[in-house]
Amino acid sequence: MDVFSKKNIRPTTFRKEIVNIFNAKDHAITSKEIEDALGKHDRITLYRTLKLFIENGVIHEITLPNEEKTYALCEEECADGEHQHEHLHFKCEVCERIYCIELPQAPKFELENFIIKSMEINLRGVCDNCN
Amino acid sequence: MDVFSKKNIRPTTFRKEIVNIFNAKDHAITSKEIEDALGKHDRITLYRTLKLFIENGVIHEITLPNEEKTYALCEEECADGEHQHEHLHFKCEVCERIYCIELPQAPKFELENFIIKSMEINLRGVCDNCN
DNA sequence: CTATTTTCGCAACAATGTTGCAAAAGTAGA
DNA sequence: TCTACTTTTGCAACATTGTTGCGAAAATAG
Repeated sequence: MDVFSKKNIRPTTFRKEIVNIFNAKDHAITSKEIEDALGKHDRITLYRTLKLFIENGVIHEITLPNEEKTYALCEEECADGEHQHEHLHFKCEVCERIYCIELPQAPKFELENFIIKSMEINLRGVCDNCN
Repeated sequence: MDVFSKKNIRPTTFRKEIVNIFNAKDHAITSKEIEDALGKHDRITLYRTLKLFIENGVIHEITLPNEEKTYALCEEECADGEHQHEHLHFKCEVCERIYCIELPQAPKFELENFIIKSMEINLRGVCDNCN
């Protein structure tokens, strides 16, 4: 069962190409990188596709202060905009790449009288490859 | 000693106004909110001021997926772009505000062969006020 | 108070993202 | 497979957000 049936979206040529581009990388990518990989340019359809993919839990958006937005494939259990990530994002200062790293267990935060529904952890430093 | 001498920038009328706007709020604000509070419009000078404030550790930028960027005052020990936050960011789904919350101690993450230099934690849910 | 440096505000530009709409592609049923 | 219908694509035009250059104004040092 592929990502399209799983996430309940139509497998058009364009969308399959985008998924392939994501699969070819082991780190999060910017929309510019996707455009370059596409060769031909269609920013509009790309934006719409990214939006759809985010809404349907195919990819997630990673935003770090002072960085371009990046996108990465989601875990299988993400669906319909309900992202269930137990992972963190790591930005390497050397190779400048952003990686999604799975955690053995999610850290717990307790805040008196607050209801915590989701969590996002972003780290900066030097990755294992560059260290 | 005020924030300007502390962070080593000139206390112009415009900059003092911006700091006052931040002081009047207990949550992070967007550049649009600042513009509204200013009354008159000068996007350009505002952008330059925000950039300067971030570089000199007066404010920090908060970026959450699918949200407008917001800005909030830094702790005193931040300086020259070296942000030393032991706090987390909390986005309330009800009042839609983003709060900076100090943690008694920063959580530690250990990743084999990675060097972790800084950390950012963003939570979503319902804040104590709205709960 | 004057000379010098920094900041401001305007114009023009650049990058990023959105909307409407007609044509093309994809889908379902006979 | 063919036809009717729905969804997606690609173009144009627009909206928003952020940047750069430069002369005028403000801030600072002597």
